[in-house]
Amino acid sequence: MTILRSPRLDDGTARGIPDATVARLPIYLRALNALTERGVSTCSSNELAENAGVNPAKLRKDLSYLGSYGTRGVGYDVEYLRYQIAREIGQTQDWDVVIVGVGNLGSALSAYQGFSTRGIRVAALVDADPRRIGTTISGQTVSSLDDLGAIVSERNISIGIIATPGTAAQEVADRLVAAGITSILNFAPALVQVPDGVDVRKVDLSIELQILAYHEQRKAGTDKVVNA
Amino acid sequence: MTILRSPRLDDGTARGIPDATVARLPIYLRALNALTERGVSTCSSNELAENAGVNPAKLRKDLSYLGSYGTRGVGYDVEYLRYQIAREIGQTQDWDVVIVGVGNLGSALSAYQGFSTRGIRVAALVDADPRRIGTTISGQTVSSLDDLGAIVSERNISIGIIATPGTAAQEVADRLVAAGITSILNFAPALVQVPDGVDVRKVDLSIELQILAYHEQRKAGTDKVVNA
DNA sequence: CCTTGTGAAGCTGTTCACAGCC
DNA sequence: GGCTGTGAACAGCTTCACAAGG
Repeated sequence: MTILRSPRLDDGTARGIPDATVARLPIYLRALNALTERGVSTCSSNELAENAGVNPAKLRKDLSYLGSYGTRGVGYDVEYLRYQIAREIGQTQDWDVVIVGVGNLGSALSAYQGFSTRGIRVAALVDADPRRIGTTISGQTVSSLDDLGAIVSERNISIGIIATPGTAAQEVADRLVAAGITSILNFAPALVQVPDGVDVRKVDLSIELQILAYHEQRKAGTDKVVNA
Repeated sequence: MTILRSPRLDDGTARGIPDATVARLPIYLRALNALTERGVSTCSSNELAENAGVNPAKLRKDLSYLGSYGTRGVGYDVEYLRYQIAREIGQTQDWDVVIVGVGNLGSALSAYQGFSTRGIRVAALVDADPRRIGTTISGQTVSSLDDLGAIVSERNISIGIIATPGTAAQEVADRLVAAGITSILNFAPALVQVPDGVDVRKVDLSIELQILAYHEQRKAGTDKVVNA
């Protein structure tokens, strides 16, 4: 039997949620947390969609992949829906991550406040530079890249963050994979190749700005035409 | 006349390039730079696609939105194509950006090596905290958020980066817009509302990890079934 | 009456496969 | 012969509009 990327499997459980939906579930979770803090206990798809910055129909379709957690004519129970989404995206447990590279970016990430409330725990910092190994950053001792395997298996870490220069990215990725890591978030401006079964997501700081620059250029160019 | 989002306008110039393509052009640029450094002066779509990590057909279609810059039976001239893409995405000039918030993340961004070679120049740093104002970070003096208007118009800045906590994000966005900024890169974990004509892109560090965590959870759950 | 959940339509993006051209 | 450029088929995502149901 081949497993297809279909919304539902034959056992009836909602599975194979579309990528675009998965990427928005954390946003909904954040919006629901904000509503809880404001003391709101029930909300409509309109309200929640507004708080999340999406179209209400899209929100309802997204939620429909998880199950039927709303009540027609009423809306959604904030706490109940929050729990269901949290469970779906694995937010009922904490996820330990290892950061490779404690330069400016790696250090900033290790101190980032936003992780802990989202179920992310920075469990280890490693670097290849001997001058950094042994130093303390955000209360954690920096270990050697050579100890990666031991650290990953010891602490049961499955997610790694690459925060090195681009030139080191592939080598670091190889080491992460060898250490047993199966999900990588890559901040280095370089393409990394990994075997099947390992997920890589890439965040490229320059590219985001370059995209904005493209639109700026277009605005500047069309001003003459549009504001005629 | 209404301006539609069509690949070509009637004047024949290639305009209205699809968003997905725009997002990849900087990647192609990077791949071309890498080829130049290796002394490669001509390449096929296969070669370039491999370096960029995309399907060759997609690469060719992307490039076709810019014009016909290849030679059938031969391939692309690396330097020529590099220039054409650079021109298209506004990379022939440098873009000045202002970073708002010089906490860990803002400081890391101000020191980020990857910007300068991609036509991005961090021209100013501002913060609301009086203890930070006047300090020097990466060779730049931190100014007051209150001076944003003067700084932006004086240095002709059109792109702003929000690197503050989520609670300050909307206020900062409002100030950026008031100062004349028309493109914003938002690192704060919060939705910001801006008027029409202002572009916002969002980079959410937690969400990227949450997406990876979701896939990790799925891998863990299906292991039992798949490895039966 | 109100709001969810969802088929169906429409749109955007990707991939195929081949005509066109060097 | 070989590689580009592109129409056409395909796949995925978004939006609409309404039936279903509290």
